[in-house]
Amino acid sequence: MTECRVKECRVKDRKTAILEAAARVIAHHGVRGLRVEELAAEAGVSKALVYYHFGDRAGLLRHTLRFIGDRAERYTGGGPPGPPGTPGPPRAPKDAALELERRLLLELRDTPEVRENSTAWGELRASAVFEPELREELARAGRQWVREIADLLGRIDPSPPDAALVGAAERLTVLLEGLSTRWLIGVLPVGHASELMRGAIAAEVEALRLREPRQACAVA
Amino acid sequence: MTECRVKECRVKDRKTAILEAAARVIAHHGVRGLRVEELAAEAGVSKALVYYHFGDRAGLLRHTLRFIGDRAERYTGGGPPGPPGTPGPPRAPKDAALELERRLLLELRDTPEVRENSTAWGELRASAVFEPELREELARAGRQWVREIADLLGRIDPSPPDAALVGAAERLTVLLEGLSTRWLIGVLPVGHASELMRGAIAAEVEALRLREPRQACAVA
DNA sequence: GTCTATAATACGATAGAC
DNA sequence: GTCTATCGTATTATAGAC
Repeated sequence: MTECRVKECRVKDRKTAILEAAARVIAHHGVRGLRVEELAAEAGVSKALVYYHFGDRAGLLRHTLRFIGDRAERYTGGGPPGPPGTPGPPRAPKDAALELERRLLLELRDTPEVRENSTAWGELRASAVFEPELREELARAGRQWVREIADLLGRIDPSPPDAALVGAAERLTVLLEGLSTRWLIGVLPVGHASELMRGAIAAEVEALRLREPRQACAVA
Repeated sequence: MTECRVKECRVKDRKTAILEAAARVIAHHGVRGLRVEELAAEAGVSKALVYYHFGDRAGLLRHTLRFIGDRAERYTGGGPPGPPGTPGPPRAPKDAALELERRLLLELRDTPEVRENSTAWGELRASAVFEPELREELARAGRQWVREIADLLGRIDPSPPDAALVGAAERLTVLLEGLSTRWLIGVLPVGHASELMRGAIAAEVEALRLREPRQACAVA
C-alpha cells in the first residue's frame, strides 16, 4: 500500500497524504474551517477519495486525531502522544529531572512543526466536547502521556506513592495543554509559557519531596 | 431599552435574549454548531434581528464572549471573568486560603449553570486561535482573573514578590482551564479534577513559602 | 483506488415592509 | 426595532465511469 522504498521516502500513499493534509488544514483553519474540498486540494487528490477512505467528515477527524498522536509519539522520541510536539535531540537520557523538563518544554517551542501539531491537536481536543467519538483516543493518549511523566517523576524521587506521582503528572500535562492553548491563541508569549511550566515542575517536584515532612529539615 | 421593572425581571430586551440564547446554543452545539437560524429560534426572534444587532456572525461571537464573562463576574460573587463559573455562597471572606480554594473550585461543579458557562467559554476560547478579534477580550478576562487569584495568594502569604504571586496565579488559572476542558470532554470526572486542583493549590502555596529557604526550618 | 460531475441542501447575509 | 421572504453560494455527500 505504501511506495516508500527509496531513501527519501517521498512517495507516500494517498491515504497518508490526506491525513497529513488534514493536520495542516486543521492547524491553519481549525476543525470548523476544514472543508473537504480544500483538504483534497491540499492533499492533491479528489474530494471523492476522501470519502472513499474515511467514510465521512467525522471519520476523517477520528483518523486525523490518531494520526497526529502517532506522529508526535515518533517526534518526541518517546512513548506518548499528548498535546503533541516535535523533533528534539535524539534522546539523551541524562538526569531524569532534565529529561522531564526537556519532554514538557518540547511542546512549547515556536517552530512550524510544533505549531502545526499542537494547533491541530488542540482543535481536535476542543471538538471532542461535542464529538464523543473522539474521546476514547484522547483519553488513551492522555493516559499514556501521564504515565510517562509520572515515571520520570518517579526516577527523580522514588519515595512517593504512585498515586502522588500520577497526580503530579496529571497536573503538569493538563497545565501544558492550557499553556499551549494560550500561547497558540496569542495571549501568552511562548517564553513566558515555558517559564511558567518550569515553575510548575519545580513546585510539583518540591511538593513530592515534602511528602515526608520529618525528612524535610533533617539535613538542615 | 430594558423592561426589567417587575420583581421577577422576566421581561428582557431581545438583544439580551439573543446573547443568552447564544451562550446556550454554543454550550450545546459548540461555536462550530452555532447556526444563526437555530439561535434566532432559541431566542424567539427572527434571524434578521440577530444581524441587526450584531452585524455578522463574528460580531455575535465577540459580544457573546463578553456577555459570558460579565455573567460569570456576577456569579462568582467577585471581580473576574475567566473560565467562568456560577453562583456560590454570597461571599463570606473567611480565611484567604479557603476563599482561594472556593474561588477556583467554583468552576468545577457539575451544575447546569457551570456547565453552560464553562462549555461556552471554552468553545469561544478555542475559537480564538482562528478568530483574532476574540483575543483582546480573552486577554482582558485572563488578566483580571489572574490578578484576583494573585491577591488571594498574597493574603495567604504576603512575603513573596508580586511576580511570584502572579506566576503562581497564572499557573493555577491555566490549570483550571485545562481541567475544566478535560472534564467537559468527559475524560476526567469532576471530582478528580477538583482533587487535582486542590493538589496544585497546595503545591503552589508551599512553593511560595519555600522561597526563603532559611525561614523554612526555623520553626522546626 | 481514483476520478469527474452532480445532487441536495444548509447557511450566511440582505431587501424591504411595517 | 422587528419581521417575512429570498438570494447566492459554499459544502457535504453520492453516482457512476475508468
